[in-house]
Amino acid sequence: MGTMAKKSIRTTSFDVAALAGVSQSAVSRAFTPGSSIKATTRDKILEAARKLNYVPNSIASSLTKNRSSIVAVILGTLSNPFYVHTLHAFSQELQKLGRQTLTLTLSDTMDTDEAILKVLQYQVEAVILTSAQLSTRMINLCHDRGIPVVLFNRYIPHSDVYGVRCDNVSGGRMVADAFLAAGARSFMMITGEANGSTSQDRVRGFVERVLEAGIPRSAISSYPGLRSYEGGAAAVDMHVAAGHEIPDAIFGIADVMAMGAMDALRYRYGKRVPEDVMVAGFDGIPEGGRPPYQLTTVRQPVAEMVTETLNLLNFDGAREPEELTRDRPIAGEMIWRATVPRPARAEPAPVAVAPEASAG
Amino acid sequence: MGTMAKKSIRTTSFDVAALAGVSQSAVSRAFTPGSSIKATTRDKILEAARKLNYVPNSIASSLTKNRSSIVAVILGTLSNPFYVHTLHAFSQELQKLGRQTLTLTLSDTMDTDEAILKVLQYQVEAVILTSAQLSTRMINLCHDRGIPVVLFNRYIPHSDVYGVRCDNVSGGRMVADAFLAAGARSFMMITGEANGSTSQDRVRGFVERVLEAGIPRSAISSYPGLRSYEGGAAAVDMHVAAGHEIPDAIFGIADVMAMGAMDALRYRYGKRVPEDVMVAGFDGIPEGGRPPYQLTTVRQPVAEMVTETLNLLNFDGAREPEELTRDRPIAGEMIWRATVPRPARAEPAPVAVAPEASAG
DNA sequence: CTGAAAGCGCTTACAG
DNA sequence: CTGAAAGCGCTTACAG
Repeated sequence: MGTMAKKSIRTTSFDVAALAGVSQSAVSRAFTPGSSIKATTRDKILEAARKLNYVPNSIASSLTKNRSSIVAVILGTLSNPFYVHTLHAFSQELQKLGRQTLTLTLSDTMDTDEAILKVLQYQVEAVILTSAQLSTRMINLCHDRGIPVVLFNRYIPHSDVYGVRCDNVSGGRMVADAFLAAGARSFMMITGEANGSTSQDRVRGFVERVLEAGIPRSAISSYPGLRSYEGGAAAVDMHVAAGHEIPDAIFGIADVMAMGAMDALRYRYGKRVPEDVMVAGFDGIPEGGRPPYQLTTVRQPVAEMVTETLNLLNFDGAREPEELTRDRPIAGEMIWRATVPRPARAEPAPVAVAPEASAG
Repeated sequence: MGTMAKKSIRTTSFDVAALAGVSQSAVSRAFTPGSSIKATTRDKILEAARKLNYVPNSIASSLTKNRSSIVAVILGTLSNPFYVHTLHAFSQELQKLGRQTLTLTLSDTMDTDEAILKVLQYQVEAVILTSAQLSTRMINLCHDRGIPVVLFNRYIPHSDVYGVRCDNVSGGRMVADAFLAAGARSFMMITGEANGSTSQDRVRGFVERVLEAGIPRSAISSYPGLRSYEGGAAAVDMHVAAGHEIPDAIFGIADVMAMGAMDALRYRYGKRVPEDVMVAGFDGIPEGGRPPYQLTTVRQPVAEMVTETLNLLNFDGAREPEELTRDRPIAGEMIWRATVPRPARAEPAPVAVAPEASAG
């Protein structure tokens, strides 16, 4: 039969109390750090608990304490290693804070709203969302219940939901800068979700900077990359299938997509990177730094962002609300590797005196 | 103030009952599929619930029903994409079954026993463990509480804890076969955890087969690869640092490690794969199939293994215990890609007539 | 089909 | 420091 038995006899604090010869309240106190109980009493209780293999029932305690020590982490996808690293970081840090991680991954049958509703049922203490699309109704639901929500790696413009993210606009600009400095004049972008703030911001910064260099908008093509390696490769295929030339430089809005694009360029179309076409990504995942890729990118400071998120969650109300900053983007860092030729000395790329951009 | 408010006024089934003009029991029934309640009554209640933004409290219901619909997934590491894919599969399937996933990742401060203790507190309905080291005490604890435990991708010999895994021994043999058929005569293994059944079995099958070919044990070196890309690369470094020749073939007990080894071989030591040294992995992660690697490997049938695990968990007691099979290894599949030259026609590799192995 | 009531296993004032 | 008791928000016999 092994571990498959379905009936169980649970040991409760009453059983432990009986064996230790104390009240049930005392047992509860013995397991509550910092509660007033004589050391010898506690030891006696702990000993009895050990004998009975007693484990406190967190579900019951959650019910009485009205909070569950469970934090929901809602992920859009795991096909991007960036989110895997993020999940890992949250899981570890949350554990250190004595919290458990309830992981939900979105799918066709579960959108963000449903996921929130789900985790709300479990009285989670907080929710960390790496996927936007938060409806106003859900925001209000969480707010009414006093459950803090923090968006990780995105934000909702003009809302007062906390968002933690790096400065994607200036990150996009950095990439454009690098390409321009290396002499690129035609570009392709592989984007993420059309309505995701992260993708939009990176694109915006990139395009802005390119236009400032006096290059026409028509020199920038754009394809959705589905936030995955395969999507990145497929974007290159689409471009080629449409009969277009491979551009001077390709910006993958996320490293995975840039990696997929690189492999398609090299292995399907015989292009050399960066000799024939430059590539850059965004995120700074370790996978992009491996020798076959050596991807130039903008690194997101994950550790810092995770810490910031945890601060905003304000567990145990350690900080006053006024101390909590809202939507302060953290700067990304340019990582020069091998997929964009680095100018010998950092000459600023040209900024057109009268950019066409400002004319439009 | 946004979503940071810490005080909350919870809407309970009593509030809904009051608004709908029914008893609290009726509200509970309205939210319990299959319970006897008039359709019009249910609609009235659901309408009232909507007005009040009522969400049933799963914590309370878990307490009364004595089960939580939460399933624990305990992971040793996320540095191996195989486990990321596994986690994703479980998360999705569990969601379909109406269960939530509590993810725990092990660390220095949290071993398997502690993790089990932790999730037991949350009255999880089942635990899926991708990391062994299960103490007898924990096995008993779970058993006494009627909580099914399934080991994924490993097993505990001579225990009656369910284990779902692929046939690692014969998988190891397949890899050895491939190497031998391609003419390799000296080998290196990059292993996982010393005490993990998975690593041990793959190593055993591999070594067995090599010895059967009449090759001495001394022709096989072995290094721990820490279950990660970096560990795989480091294993090659160790071998070289110890002054040894690069062998004919390297078996990474997991694809990630094989990939790390490949990159070290090619980019640090200027070796060509497979011309100078063959490499093979195990797991069949999609990452290994990407063009820069084209890693030959043994694919584990993850989908099948996940399904099998969920069957063994036997949610809602759908099956009789006798129907549940224990420790039936699922066959892995050889995936020929580019890192081991494939013999023109599948000639069986030589088996020595009187293998040294059988003499020892 | 519906309601009143007991109970799930804790925590936490309250009184001593 | 300790115990008796109320209460957290549900589910589920039980009776109607």
